[in-house]
Amino acid sequence: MTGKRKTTIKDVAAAAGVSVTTVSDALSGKGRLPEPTRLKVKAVAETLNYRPSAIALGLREGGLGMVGICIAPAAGNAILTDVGYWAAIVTHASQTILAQGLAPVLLPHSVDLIGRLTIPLDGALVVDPLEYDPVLAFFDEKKVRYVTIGRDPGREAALWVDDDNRTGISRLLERTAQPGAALAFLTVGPKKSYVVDALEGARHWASTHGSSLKVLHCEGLEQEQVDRMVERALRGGVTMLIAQVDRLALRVLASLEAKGLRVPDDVRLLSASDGPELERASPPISAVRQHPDALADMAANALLDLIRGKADLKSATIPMETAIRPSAPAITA
Amino acid sequence: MTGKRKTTIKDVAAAAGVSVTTVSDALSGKGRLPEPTRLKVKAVAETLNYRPSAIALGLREGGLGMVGICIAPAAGNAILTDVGYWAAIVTHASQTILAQGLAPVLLPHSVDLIGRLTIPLDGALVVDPLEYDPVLAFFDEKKVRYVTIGRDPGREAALWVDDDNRTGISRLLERTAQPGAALAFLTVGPKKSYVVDALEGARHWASTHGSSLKVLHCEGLEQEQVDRMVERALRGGVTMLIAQVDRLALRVLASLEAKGLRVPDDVRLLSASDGPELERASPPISAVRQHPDALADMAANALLDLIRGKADLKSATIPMETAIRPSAPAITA
DNA sequence: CACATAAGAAGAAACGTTTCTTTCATTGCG
DNA sequence: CGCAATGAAAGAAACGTTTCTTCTTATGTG
Repeated sequence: MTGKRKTTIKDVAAAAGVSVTTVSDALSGKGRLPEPTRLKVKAVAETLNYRPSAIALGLREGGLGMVGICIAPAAGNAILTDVGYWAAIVTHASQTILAQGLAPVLLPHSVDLIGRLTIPLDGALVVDPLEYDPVLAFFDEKKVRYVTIGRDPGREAALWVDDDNRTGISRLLERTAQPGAALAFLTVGPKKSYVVDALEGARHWASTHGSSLKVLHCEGLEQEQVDRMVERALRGGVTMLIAQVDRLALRVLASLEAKGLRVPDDVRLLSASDGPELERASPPISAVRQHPDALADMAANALLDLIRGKADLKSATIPMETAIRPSAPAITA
Repeated sequence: MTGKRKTTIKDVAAAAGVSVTTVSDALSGKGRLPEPTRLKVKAVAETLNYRPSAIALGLREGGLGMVGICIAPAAGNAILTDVGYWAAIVTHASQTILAQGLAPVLLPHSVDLIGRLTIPLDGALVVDPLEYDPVLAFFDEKKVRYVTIGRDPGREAALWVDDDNRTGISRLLERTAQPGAALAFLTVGPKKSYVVDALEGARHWASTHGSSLKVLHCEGLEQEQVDRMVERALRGGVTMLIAQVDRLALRVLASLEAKGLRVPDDVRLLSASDGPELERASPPISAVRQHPDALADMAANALLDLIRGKADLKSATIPMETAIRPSAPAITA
């Protein structure tokens, strides 16, 4: 911890009339120095406001203890749209990292910008990587170790932690969907592993319960795009919509309302990720709950282990709970 | 940008059968080397996956380009309560910092933890410092330059940017309060400069408009604490309540509702800081609007200027807008 | 008194770069 | 043919530490 200073150990040595070795020893308590010398050197150092250079220390020790936190853009776009989830991850990861004496550095999801940085990273946490994520490729090339929250669907996964989206969504369907119901899974934005997994869970449930499953995609979260997608989804008697993400679920709800459809009477609605707004919607929307806090803690700890060279690290999933709300009440089997 | 590697320039030199100087020159494009040599060295470096050590570079250049972002705890407690405001500040500050090629490091508001970090900070941004903020004192001692968003009310301010809370609140009163109305200003949590300023603005308005102004404080945001504070405030015919912060305003509203008081008919309610929930409350609550985005940008830029040794830097305020909502509609003068 | 030992302090290497200076060999011109 | 100029590459210093090694001087013991 040092700012831009200029008092070096040499200055102290000169001022105290001793060698740098003596200064170093005096300050660190090592070596065999008579107490008077030690005290005098300390006093001089104090007077000169001397602080050892963190960089020089880093050079010697071979590292500064910095870990990056990089969040891939969410559906829609910016970081700010997912505030709650994002903030939970950032705060928890940071706390874990700081508690271990390392420093969390906020990284943009841009190889260009990251590449321009001249800081030595001991490792990085990548949140919700994209398919063929360029940042991951960059880290591979630069030999920066990383752990991801979620996986890059287009790459042999290294070390990751994730919610168990597959089981989560199929459990939610189990409780809210009639066997044989016609389902549609609505996705938005770039492909992420949690969507892939949730989709797989939905597919599995559908195939084992005699249900059909349509999959639809739109690029952004503009209401008109969502309207069109919902329009398409409803063609052919779909009775249960599954939105990939909370914000999409809200748009879908608006869409249905605009079309004069009642939820859940005419169509049921589910979200594959939860959020505070879902509870407050009317009707409140059923969803699968993520665990950003636990995910961040686990991921940060795994990364720290990885950095420290611990062997036998394993990727892991966290089981998800379901929040059953009026948009898709529990079925009475 | 480098991970933990081991291939050094010496390895490359040895492998290529040249000196380190030659490697350095070949890679940087400097010096006068024949193209074949340059190419060969580059090839070897490539093969060995050589990356220059960021730390060594930092040692030479005298800095790594890292700036800390430190957020003082808000009323209530954790970072997570103020997500929107906090996230806006962090993202904007980070973007500005990254755009200049520096790296934003997330710092906890704890001298203990910060002190344990062994990273060289070129500067820091401190958001909403507390009175006699220990982190600021720490930075002073360590000679780390900083810029604050808001000021430490207990200290000669260095360089800061802030919303113009004083003018903001008095303008809001001007439009929503009857001259002579009995006001109460409700505060919560640690003393921060925006409260001091808002309070001053309210005092000023009150004293120039024949109004009385009670000031009340409570420690936390528990509903019972707030209830008691509101109780005390209302004794003596107060007709206009001003809450220091959006979350407090919501609690106060709940309090009033529980007491069977109607807003704005029985009591008017104002908030000295805005938030999305204020709009959605019933009735929606009038407030002064902050500018976390602009604040963060300005603060980050000021810090960067400070780091680069630019002279004549000045603290600055941003004018605030008022959002007039049903909890305290505009008066008809 | 001489020699071994220990204390006290300084020297030097190493961490990984870049850059300034030096060395050596080759070429060209008078 | 000799010397200057140039090209190519190596050497060395510097950035700020720590730590291992060496040196000097004083103390103690036989």
